[in-house]
This record gives sequence, C-alpha cells and structure tokens, in this order.
Amino acid sequence: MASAFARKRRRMGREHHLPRDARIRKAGDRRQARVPASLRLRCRKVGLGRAAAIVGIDVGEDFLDLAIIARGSLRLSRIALAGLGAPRAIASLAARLAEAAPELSRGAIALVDSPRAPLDADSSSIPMKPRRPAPSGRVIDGGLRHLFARLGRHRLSMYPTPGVEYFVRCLRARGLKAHLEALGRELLGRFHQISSATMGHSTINSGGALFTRFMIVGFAVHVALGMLGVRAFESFPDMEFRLWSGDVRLAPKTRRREALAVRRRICSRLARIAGIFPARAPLTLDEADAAVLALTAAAAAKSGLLVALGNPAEGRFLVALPR
DNA sequence: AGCCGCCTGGTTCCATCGTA
DNA sequence: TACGATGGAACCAGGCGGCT
Repeated sequence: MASAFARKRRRMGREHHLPRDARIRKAGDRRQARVPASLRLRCRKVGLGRAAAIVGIDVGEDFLDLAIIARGSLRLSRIALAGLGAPRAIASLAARLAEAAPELSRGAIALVDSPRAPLDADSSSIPMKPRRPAPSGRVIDGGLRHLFARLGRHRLSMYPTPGVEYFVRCLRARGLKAHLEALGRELLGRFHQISSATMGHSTINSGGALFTRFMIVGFAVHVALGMLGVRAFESFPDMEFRLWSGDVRLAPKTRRREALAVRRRICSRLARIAGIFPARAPLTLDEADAAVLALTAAAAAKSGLLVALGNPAEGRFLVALPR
C-alpha cells in the first residue's frame, strides 16, 4: 500500500498537487500567490531515528491515555487532568506529561487523537488568533479524503472539527470543569473576550452538544508537547486500525466487547511487525486507541511509510501506511 | 439525482446486572 | 437494600455507500 502511494505521489518530500479539490490542488504550488498560506496543504515523508521514542496519546476530558514505545518495549499510562489551573495550566500539563513519560523529550514524536486548533483558529501562536480567511473545512481533512479516495477500499469517517464559537460556548456552560476552563482560557483568551460582547449568553449543556469539548484538552496537549520539544502530530486511531486491519473486520466501538477484542488482536500483530514487546495488552478502548497510534507509527517506520499532511494554521497530521 | 441510513468522536444519563 | 460495574441510547455534523 505504501509503495502504491509513493508511486502515485512522485516528488515525495515536496509539496504535492491534489487534483480533486481545487483549493488543495492550488495549495501545492508555491507560485499560486492567490492561495493564502493558511489554505495550502503540505505533504511530506517523515523519517524516525531508530532511538526515537514514539508516544500515542488518546485524549479525554478528564484523562489522557498514553502508549509509550521506547527501547523496544511498549507501556501504557494514564494521566489525570483534574487540578490543572491558572495561571499556567498548559505548563502544568507539560510537567505532568514529562513526569508520566520522561521519554517525551527532544527527538521523540507524539501522535495525538485530537486536532491542534478549532477550524477557524490559527494555532501558530498562543493564545490562538482568528484564521483569515476562515475556511469552510480543514485543509488537512480534504487531503485525507483525497488520500483515502486514491487508496480505495478503506472508509474514512471523521467527525468535523468545530469552530471557535462552539468552544467558547462550551467554556461558558454552567458546571464547566475547572481544568477545562483554565486550559480553554489560556488557549482562546482573546476569542473569549471578543465573543462575550457579541454572542449573548447561550450555553451548551446537553451531553450530545458538548461532547467534542474534549478537544480543548487536545489543543492544550499539542502546545504542551511543543514546550517539551516533542514533534507532535495529530492522528486518528480509527483510521489507523482500518489501514492496518488486513482482512479483519473492525467492529464499531458501540459493540464494546467485540470492538476491544479485535483491536487487541490488531495491536498484537502490529507489535510483532514493529518488533516491539508490549508490557501488557490494552484493557480499554481508550488504551487500544493510544496503542494503535504508537504501534502503527513504529510499524510503518520499519516496513511502511509515514506521511505528514499539514499547514501552518492547522498543524500536522501523521498517516502511518502499511507496505 | 436524491434520499436514507450508517459511521466517526467522548460524555451523560438511565437501566440492568451482580455482589456484599 | 445498597452499592459499583457495565451496557446502550442520545447527542451533533458531515461524508459516503447503497438504494430507488
């Protein structure tokens, strides 16, 4: 699969033309001055040093699940987020990450199950700034759809990344968890001030409407990893499970027992491919998601291809492709 | 072409089950 | 009876496969 992709994508390591989406097609050409930098997609091959630690991070509102590959073995760890607070909540998060995984230092790479920024925010500085022009969809998502269309046979189902207004509404909801508020204000402080004057007092209180607020933690994780000198990428566990599932049918997570069993089998096979010794098998779907991010990166580094899609405002998304 | 249903993500709420 | 553990549905937006 990786070789097919490489064959179709000549000039790997430079910016590429992606002909399906006119916006992205233009994005690959630096000479097209009409396309703002924030809408350009960069596509390049990623190399890993043999000694580099690889850390997969599954993001939730209250916990981070970590899968840490270093020195040929894999261990799983969980970080609680309660108690993170102003004035330096993100720096405190970085300290907790470094304590739980000392391997998270310069030279390591991290794969995070969350976008780096809201759809219409530029994450290249903190607090984030508005993205001009505001895109209707992420450049990275367009690139992923194009990639999967070319690979064929794999379905890509992604939940769209909401815009800033959604997260500001979450931050103003009653009963907001203190650590989410502290992280959110540090990331989106300016947006929060601006929006308060214009948005009224609408809040989001039901479970369905607010579930994507976990991404506030994800945005902060990307920044915290930067503080530690770690190369951080967004990635997507379900996508990696599907890419590396072979002929195994991937049960949806709603069928929990079956879903965990098949994911454990895939992780076990990935560990064999990558030559990694797992300390234990994942016990939850969250652990399995963290593990698959780290294991697919390790497996692709050994016998596959690591491709990064990204742009300055959205950050970088890593796809680990099998051979 | 247009419609329907399925799928992804994490949280919340409620029902059910097993155990002390 | 009173717990905790577990399971399943609902929440939302948008892409996509399959059907008419």
